Amino acid sequence: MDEQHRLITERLEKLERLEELSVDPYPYGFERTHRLAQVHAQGEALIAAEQRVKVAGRIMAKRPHGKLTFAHIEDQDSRLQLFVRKDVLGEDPYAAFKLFDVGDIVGAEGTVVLTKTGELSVMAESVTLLTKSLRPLPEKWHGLQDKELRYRQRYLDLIMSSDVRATFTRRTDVIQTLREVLLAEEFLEVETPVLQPLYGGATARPFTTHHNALDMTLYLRIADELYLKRLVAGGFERVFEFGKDFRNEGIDRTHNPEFTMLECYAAYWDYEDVMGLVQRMFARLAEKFTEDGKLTYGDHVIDFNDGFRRVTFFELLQEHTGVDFQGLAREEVASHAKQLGVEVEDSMGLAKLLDEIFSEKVEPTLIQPTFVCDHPKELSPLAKQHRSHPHLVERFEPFIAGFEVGNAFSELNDPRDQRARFEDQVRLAEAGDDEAQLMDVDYLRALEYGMPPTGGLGVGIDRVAMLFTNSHSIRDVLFFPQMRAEG
RNA sequence: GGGUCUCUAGCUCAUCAGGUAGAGCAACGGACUUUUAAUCCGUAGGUGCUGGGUUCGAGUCCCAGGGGACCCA
Repeated sequence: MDEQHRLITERLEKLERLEELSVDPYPYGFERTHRLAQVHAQGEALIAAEQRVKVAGRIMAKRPHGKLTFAHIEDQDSRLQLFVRKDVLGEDPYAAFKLFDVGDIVGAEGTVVLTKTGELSVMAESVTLLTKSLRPLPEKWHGLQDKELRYRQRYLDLIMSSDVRATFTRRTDVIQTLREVLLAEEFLEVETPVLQPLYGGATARPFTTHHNALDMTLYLRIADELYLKRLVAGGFERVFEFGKDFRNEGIDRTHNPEFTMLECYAAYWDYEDVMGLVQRMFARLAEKFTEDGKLTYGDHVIDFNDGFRRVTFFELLQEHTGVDFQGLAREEVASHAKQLGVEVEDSMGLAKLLDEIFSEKVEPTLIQPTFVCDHPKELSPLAKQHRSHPHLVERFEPFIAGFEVGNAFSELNDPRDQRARFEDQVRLAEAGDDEAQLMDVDYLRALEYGMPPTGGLGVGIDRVAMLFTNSHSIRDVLFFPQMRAEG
């Protein structure tokens, strides 16, 4: 019998002894009067009133001293000491209490007191077992350190670390804040299909699945874009969706195969209007989650007080390489790329080359909030041609701390141009680009009925959550990051 | 895809140079009516990720495989 078995067996034996003492190890509920944080907040008043409280939580520490025991219980957001005395609790209940383990979930009723050392505590008149725990918790001082275990058994990570709980609470607060900004501007929250007969809206490889009854191939969406824009064509003027997207690609500190995206679209807006929205979103986030508009992220201090710097794609390339790439032919760009030490493959088109150079030479430098604007047309098959530069599109990407947190454009709504762009993509696909976008004739049909001029935005929620929780890896803001099958 | 590191008790970590694996916490038994990483006495707990190889002898060296982390592309 292995060690794990022995420790579990011991706890099962205690559970049986408790049942012999008529203690139900898994009762149905507990009427709590105060969360632990409330006890702390109202401490003095509760003591003065000699008020009885009923609190609940998981036993995280137990210090028995013969006829008295100190224990700490922890609930979602706070921790409190229980002061358990045999002469207060009674002989039999104290005997039962001795069988409670660290890890068990209990309720306690009693008055709020200060101990001799001044610690706010509940002087327990009764302690009720609410859930018997069968597995021992990790070491109380170091907690759970093993990252693999933390990701695979997130429940245990959450039990052991209030910081981890706070990170995930913050993630939800970030999402809620963005939702509030959009609702306040009269956007409608909607839902569109995750299972799609054609994938589109981004350059990425999809997950493929099959619907049995319909006997058809379906894809997990890589973006919401084309469906949300159908809704704008349908007359919903401002829509947004928080949704999971799925991309069948590698995993690293900013990529997980499933991730959360916010997309929103506003009729009668162009990309300048969308810039305004992004400014308002981050101003609100900074206001809510920083003291003074300055956010510490790793070694950086991100200053949101002046909003986003606005600069074009080609200006940035020139700034960081000394080369003006505008108007250069593919071969010239390729030779510059080689000189700059950027890996070049024959299959790369002009746009792809520029994108590579940009990723390598420019992106890591974009620490302070920056809008990268006016990308080459070939990189953006769903964005509207720039009103004064035919080779560019009206597009911008907000960058913070060296990574892209979103993507936005004046949406292409000319069905003739959109058809031509899809055809270009199809040619790329035929040439072997497995990320090229697919011709979507139903989407073209929607554009033919007419989609108003529209500004659109996608925001990588996990990355924003990383920023505002100072998390180095996307895995630290996903409850259950993708892992290989357990060895 | 490439490189570096890592996997030892439930957890956190040791084991210098190859010689039958240790500590703390947790657990178990005992003492203890103001502790808070409680203390004190005692006990138990290990396929050393897996599989090969070298060796008289491998947790340790070598090879292959698996999980994980970090960095690079």
